Amino acid sequence: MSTPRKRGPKRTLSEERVTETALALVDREGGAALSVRRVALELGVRPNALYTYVPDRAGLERALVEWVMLQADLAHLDGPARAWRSRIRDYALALRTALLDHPAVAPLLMTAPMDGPAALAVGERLIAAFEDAGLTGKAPARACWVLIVYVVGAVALDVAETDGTLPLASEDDRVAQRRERFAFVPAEDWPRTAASTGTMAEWVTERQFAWGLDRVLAGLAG
Amino acid sequence: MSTPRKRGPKRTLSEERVTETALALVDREGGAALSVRRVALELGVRPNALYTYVPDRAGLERALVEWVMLQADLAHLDGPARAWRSRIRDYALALRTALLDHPAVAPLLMTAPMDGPAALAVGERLIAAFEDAGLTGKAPARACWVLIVYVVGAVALDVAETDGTLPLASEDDRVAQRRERFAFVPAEDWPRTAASTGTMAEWVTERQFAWGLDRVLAGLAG
DNA sequence: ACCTGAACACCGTTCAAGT
DNA sequence: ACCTGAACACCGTTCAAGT
Repeated sequence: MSTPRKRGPKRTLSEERVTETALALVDREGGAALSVRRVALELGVRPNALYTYVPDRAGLERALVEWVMLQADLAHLDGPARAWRSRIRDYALALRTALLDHPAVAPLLMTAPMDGPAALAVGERLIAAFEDAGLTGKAPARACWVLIVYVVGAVALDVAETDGTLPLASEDDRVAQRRERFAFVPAEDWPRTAASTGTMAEWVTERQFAWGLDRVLAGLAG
Repeated sequence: MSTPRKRGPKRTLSEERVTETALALVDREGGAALSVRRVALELGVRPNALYTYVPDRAGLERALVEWVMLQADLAHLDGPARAWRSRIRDYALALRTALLDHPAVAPLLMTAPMDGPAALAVGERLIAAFEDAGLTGKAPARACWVLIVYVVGAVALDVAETDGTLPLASEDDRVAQRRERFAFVPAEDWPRTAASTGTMAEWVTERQFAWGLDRVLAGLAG
């Protein structure tokens, strides 16, 4: 099938190629398909060849996180001080979209420390936006943390609901899936849960995300 | 070492034994140590014997999540309507504590759908508490979701910072670890981040968690 | 420096066979 | 019904050896 590769220095790969191949793989087949060996196979190379470009599996995952975080345009956080709310709101929505575009990467955000350059850049700009909102002292950095927790946590819970099916189903389909799952909650035991089935089915929607985002922002910088 | 076990129906195990053995294992050696084979070894049984008590690895993980969620006493959510804020606050703090007591389980919460009986019970009581806070219509269920996102997301990010070291280090030690990591952020590139090093080191503390919790609650039911 | 070949110590899961 | 034995198709990672 493939002509057996000779040895020697080829430099056929690069960290970018490895990362993008891994991303395409998980986008196509889901997070469970991610493995050093699988990415190597995709690149037509032996498994251990990847260790020239990536320290280990964890490093590969970190690269994926960095790549996806960079897709959310930080320019959303620019603008006049008085527009701080819409600046943060727009960026949060953009970050959510970027993560949902690559759902297999979302869980990786919650599994490794967020200390890459991309995360630092987000933190820096977000703190500035909260300063524009009038927060002082420790409050801007603390508010930044709360916002990240909300965005990343919301996406991770969303993806967890409907993993295995990749690429992620449409919002409507995911709502339908959740509705079906909650249809069997017995109303005697969990009356409020049963009554809220429709609302809980919407937990995966942008509308619900935006609702929560607005409340969180109101609490942080009313 | 161990006398080779005969075949035949023994019923030496139970789902509880399997779950508790797995929990003890991850508490002792961290989440990376969790495997069907490892738990079987711990129980003195062949790997495939576990499939009598647990459907698969995912089922084992779900059992761990259920077990840990049940450790947070739902009675915190009881009380007079006017005390809704402290009821929710106390429960959120208890859930955080339960999760941090078994840090390896926290990531599993964000990886699988939260639709077990324990999660349903939490949702039901939490919705009731938000109704006591004066929310009506879809708002109680939506607020419930936001609160769960905050608590679970905050703990998952906390654990992600300092995984590998298990049992989880003390709060003071984790703060020191974070401070050390951020000490090298160059102030020219990230002035606000560098200036906030102290505050960001506190992201793993109960104080920071409670600060955010109070803001989130204020936004949800000010 | 970069890649291969081979190996090590693991995985989850299935299935026939014994009791 | 419950467990073993054996097997299958995978993992991440290391290391000596070739170019």
